[in-house]
Amino acid sequence: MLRARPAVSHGPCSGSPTPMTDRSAVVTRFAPSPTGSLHIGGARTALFNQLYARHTGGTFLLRIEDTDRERSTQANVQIILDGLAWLGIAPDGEPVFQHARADRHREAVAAMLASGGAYRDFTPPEELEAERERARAEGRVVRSAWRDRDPSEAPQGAPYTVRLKAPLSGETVVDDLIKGRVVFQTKELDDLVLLRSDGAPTYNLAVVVDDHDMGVTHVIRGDDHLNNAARQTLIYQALGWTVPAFAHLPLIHGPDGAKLSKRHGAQAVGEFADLGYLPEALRNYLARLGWGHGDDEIFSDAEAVAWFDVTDVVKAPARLDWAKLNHINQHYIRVADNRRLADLALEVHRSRGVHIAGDRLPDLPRAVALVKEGAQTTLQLADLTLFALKSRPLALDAKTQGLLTAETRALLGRLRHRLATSPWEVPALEAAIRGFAQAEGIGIGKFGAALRGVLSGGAPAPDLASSLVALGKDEALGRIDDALSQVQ
RNA sequence: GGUCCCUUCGUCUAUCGGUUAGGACACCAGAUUUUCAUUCUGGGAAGAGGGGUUCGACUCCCCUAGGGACUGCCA
Repeated sequence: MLRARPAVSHGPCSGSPTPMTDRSAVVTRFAPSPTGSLHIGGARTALFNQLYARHTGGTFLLRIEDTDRERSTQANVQIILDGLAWLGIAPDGEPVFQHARADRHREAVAAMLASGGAYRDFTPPEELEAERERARAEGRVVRSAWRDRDPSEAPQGAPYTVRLKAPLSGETVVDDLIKGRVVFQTKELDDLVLLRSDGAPTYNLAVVVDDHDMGVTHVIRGDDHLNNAARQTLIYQALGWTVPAFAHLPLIHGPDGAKLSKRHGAQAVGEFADLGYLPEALRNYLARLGWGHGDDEIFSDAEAVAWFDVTDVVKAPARLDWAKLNHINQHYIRVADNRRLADLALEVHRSRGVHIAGDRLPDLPRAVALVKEGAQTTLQLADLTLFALKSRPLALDAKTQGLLTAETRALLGRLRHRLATSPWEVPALEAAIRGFAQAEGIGIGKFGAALRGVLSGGAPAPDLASSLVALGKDEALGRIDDALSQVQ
C-alpha cells in the first residue's frame, strides 16, 4: 500500500511548511502547463481557484504541469509566474513542479500494477493505430489485446506502456459542482496510458497523484477536462484514494463565439498588460465572466472573496467583450493613484519611443489627474497626456497655424495678460476665460481652438482651464508667448 | 462516428414554478459643450424550436436543432 500522504516536493527554495494542515479545510490549485504562455482563460481559472480558497479560508496552491519535456520551457514557466504576479494572484507556498515528482508517479503505477489495476501494453504503434480505427468504426473505445494477455508472452525486451485497467461495466459518476451530476457508462472510458514506453508518467496519472499528495480537495479547472474527470476517477479508485470535488468551468470564447485565438486580439495576460489594462480591472472583469453576484458589476477583491462560490459559476461558455473590459478599466483608471498612472503612461511613451524632457516629468501626475476621466486604457492615458509632456517651443500643427490670424493673435495677447493675473486653478481660470470673452463681446469659439492649439501643439487636450492647470503657469504662459512671438 | 457539456436582449448576467423577465456594457435619440471625451435624460433590445408535467413554466422532464469539449505514449 502506498503512503497516505507523502511530502510534496517543492521548488528550488523549498523548506517552507507544507500548506496543508487541516484535513477538513479546502485546498485548491491552479495547474498550468508551461507549453505556452498564461492564457486569459487560465488566468480566470487561477482567479476562481484563489477566490474559492480565500472564501472558504482554505489554501490555494500552484503546480506547474511540465511532464511534457519536449514542449515545456523555463521561459514559459517564468511567463506564467510573472503573469500571475502581475494579475495579483498569489499562490500559497512554493509552486510544485510535476516533473520533479516522476518517481512518485511511477511508484503509484507500480502499486496499480501490483493490485491488478493496471497492465503492461506491448502493442506496437502501428497496431495501436489500426485498433483505433477499428474501435472508431465500431463505435467503441480502444482496448489493447494485452489487457488480458500474459506479459510473459511478450518478446524479450519489447517496449511497453502501462495502462489503467478500467472496469468494463457499471457507471462512473462525476458529481460536478458546476455541471451537476454527470453519468458515464464505464465501458465508454478507455484504458488510459499511465506510463509512456520511456517510463515517463502521463498527464492523467500525474494530476491524480499530485492532487492527492497535495491534499487538493477541490479541483477547479476548465471544461475541457470534464471527460478526463471520469477517467481520472477510475485512477483514484484503482489507487483506493478519495476522489476530490470537481468543478468544471466553461471556457472563455472570443467575441465571435469561437474558441479564443490570436485573431481576437489577445490571449496571454501579458498582452492585456501591454494593451493598457490595469490588473485590478482585469480581475474584476474576469470574475464577472461566468460568475456574478446579483446586479453588482464593480466590486473590490474583498467583496469578490466574500461573495464567491464555485457553485454559482454559470454553466455556459462566455465571450470576451472588449467594450465591457474597456468600461471597467476606465473605472479603475479613474480611481487609481495619479502617480501610479503617471508611471504607467510614461512607460507607454517610452515604449513608443517618445522622448520626454526631464523637466516636464513633475507635471505629469497633475496632467493625469485632469485627463484620466476620458481614458479607457493607459495607452489612451498616454495619448491624453502627450500635450503636457512636449517641450517648448512647440511645433504647431497646420490647423493651429491657420487659426493664428493677426486678429486671433491680438486676442490671445490680451487674454494672456488676463490669465497671468488669475489664480492658477480651474474655476478661476474658467472664470477668467469667460470674463475675457464677455469683455471682448465675443464667444469663446473665437479664440478657444487657437488657444488649445497653442497650448497643446495640436495633440488632444482637455478643456482650456484644465489644460492650463495641467501645464502649470510658467509652462502655459510660455507656450502662449512662444506662439505669439513666432514669425508669421 | 462515439461519449460528454452547453443554449435568457448584440455581449456579460439576474430570475432558483406565479415578475410589466431586472441590471451592466454596447447601440440609438436628446440635453450640456471651447476639440475629443466626460456627464445627464430617454429609447429599442431576450427565454433556440417542438412536445409534455402543472392551476401556472425562462425555471422540471423528453425530443429536435445549433454550439463546444474529449476521443494522444499533449496537457
